[in-house]
Amino acid sequence: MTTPGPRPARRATTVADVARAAGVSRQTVSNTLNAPQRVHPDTLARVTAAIDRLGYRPDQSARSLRTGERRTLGYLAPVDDPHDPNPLMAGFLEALVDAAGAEGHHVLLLRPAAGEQHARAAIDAVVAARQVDGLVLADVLPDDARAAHAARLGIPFAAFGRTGPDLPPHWVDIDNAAATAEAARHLAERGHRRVAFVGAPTPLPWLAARREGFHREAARLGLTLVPPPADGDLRTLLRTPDRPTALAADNDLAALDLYEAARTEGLHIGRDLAVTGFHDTPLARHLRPPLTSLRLPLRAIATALVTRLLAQVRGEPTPAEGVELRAELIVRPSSSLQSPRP
Amino acid sequence: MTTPGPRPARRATTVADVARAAGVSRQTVSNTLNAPQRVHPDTLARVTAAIDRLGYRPDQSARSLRTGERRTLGYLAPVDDPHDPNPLMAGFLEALVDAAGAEGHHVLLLRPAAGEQHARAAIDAVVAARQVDGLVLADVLPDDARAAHAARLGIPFAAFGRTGPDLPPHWVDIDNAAATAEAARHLAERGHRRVAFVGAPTPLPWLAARREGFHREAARLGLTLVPPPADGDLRTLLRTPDRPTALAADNDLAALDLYEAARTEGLHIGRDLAVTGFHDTPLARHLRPPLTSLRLPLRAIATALVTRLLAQVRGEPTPAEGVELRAELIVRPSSSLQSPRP
DNA sequence: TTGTATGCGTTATCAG
DNA sequence: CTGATAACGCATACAA
Repeated sequence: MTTPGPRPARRATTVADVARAAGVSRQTVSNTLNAPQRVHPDTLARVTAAIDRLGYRPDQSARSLRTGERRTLGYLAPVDDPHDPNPLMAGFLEALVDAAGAEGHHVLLLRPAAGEQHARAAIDAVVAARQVDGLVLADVLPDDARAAHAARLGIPFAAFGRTGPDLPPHWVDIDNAAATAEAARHLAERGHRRVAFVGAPTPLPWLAARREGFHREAARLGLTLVPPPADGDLRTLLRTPDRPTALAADNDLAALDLYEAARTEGLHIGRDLAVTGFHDTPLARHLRPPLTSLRLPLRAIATALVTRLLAQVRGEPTPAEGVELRAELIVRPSSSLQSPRP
Repeated sequence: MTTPGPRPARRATTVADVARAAGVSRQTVSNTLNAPQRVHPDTLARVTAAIDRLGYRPDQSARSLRTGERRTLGYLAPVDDPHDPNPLMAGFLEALVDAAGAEGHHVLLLRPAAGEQHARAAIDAVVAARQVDGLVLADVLPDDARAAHAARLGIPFAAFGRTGPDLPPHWVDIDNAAATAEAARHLAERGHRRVAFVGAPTPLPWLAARREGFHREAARLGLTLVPPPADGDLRTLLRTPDRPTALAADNDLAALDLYEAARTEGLHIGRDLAVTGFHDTPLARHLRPPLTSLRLPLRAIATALVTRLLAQVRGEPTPAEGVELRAELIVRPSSSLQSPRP
């Protein structure tokens, strides 16, 4: 260990420094930044030059203390194992940071321990310490405890995931049902008549919506829906004489499971069997054949969330309803051939 | 659109409120939080009770303004396409938030546009606005422009990725070479004599280190290193009579490419061919056979980064050298059988 | 041990 | 259009 000593506490430049440099009062500097129309053009130019020259930026703490504006949004991450993260997490966060940045806001990451009481405590803490102007919640359920708590506290929030009727409709979601319905139409157009939907049987609403959207559209199109095997083994599903010729998975990893099962059964994806995934992860491009998948409009979702959140922060009118955004079907060879003749 | 009107600006509770409720002065409340040993136990209990009852937390902006401590660390995310994120991003970020939280710090996400000047501008902005106590940099190169800029500014930073001799050694990294060396030993122990390393030919130092670590250890063990095919096609590599019986990939997706190539050539992974990956993504568990992979110590890395960063923030001695942490080989069936007799 | 006064840097109010 | 003054909430030096 060596000790470089405490770093030099370089005193930051303040309004006073700029004012002195520009030969004006502190207030004029402040006006230059916050109400430029009130400052004489000549003065404005002089002050702006001094600001640039000194590299001045208002101290956000001081500004926050004065105005109450934090210019920071809190993101309440879902609780994940770092080694098995939510497949959306990284991409969505990047889109969120960009969207917030476009509105002059930063994103503060919050990650409470699992359990509703920890989530509530984390919200209480960050709100009481006045560190954020509002919260973005991910993986929101209809009766989400975090959303309910934020609503109770009166702190602005925006939810990625549909909330129920007991909560304000500050939500944005993927139209999961429409997404898988599109997959069903796509498969039908390729001539498939016997189809199946595979994925977790969990009650998570977004997964349920994907299943339901597929089932409903398949029924509407007159397709035959092959039920999943009782034992949950995909190979069983592919082994029956009445096996489906096309399958939609509720995420890309489930599609990978299908690839593996198909190989075990000697079936070739893209020739004997069509498959679609969900999320359009990098995996989709690496599979052979490359996997048709549903790409989520992450940027649009992030923008919509930030827009709704900042409307609340600014006391502007907010939409009376949540909004669902469409996923985009990225067609690749796993589903692009015509169905085999039965 | 409906308008709920501006939200009620619930005046937050302050020290004064607590002091009044507890019948003490503001100073005593402050002492209760910042120097409890100076407060009479009885008074302490009374004040603490009032704090809990009122749900009081110090306003972080006010505290920061006074003390200079932001209790926030900035994370400079690598520039990724949201639809093709760094495979570590999500997991590492979660670990980082946990590690920072354990030290009472939050994490602020920064994501400048691509290009060194944007990265510098983002650092300048967040430093000038005094929003963070220090920076965590990810995907750091030896001559990293962000690290150089942080060093120049005198703002504390910690780098995930080794920095070169011109920069302070505030870095933590995976021991990439040791990781792939372990993979080589593992394959040798399983009886493999002809091996190969596959992955991107990019000059990214962490990828180069993985390749080099594997090559060196394989040579030390007397294994025969099969060079990658000139055309870059993995199938060519597997088609030669002298094909390797074991392959190490520099990431899990590259391992997937190997699975696909092996199938095309009629080779069975786990029987004809052993394969190892890198990162231990969820993909590794879904492949058939499940993929042996190198799991990164994300929590330890995050903790080490936070420790080094906060040491600088607090002006404490910092380690004179960077540190490399070991990855863990997770053995799965893709590599667990003995080599076939040649 | 507890209370009083001051200033951190900013913006808003109000006079000039 | 510009300049002086106050206040945001907190922590600290100092006095009691």
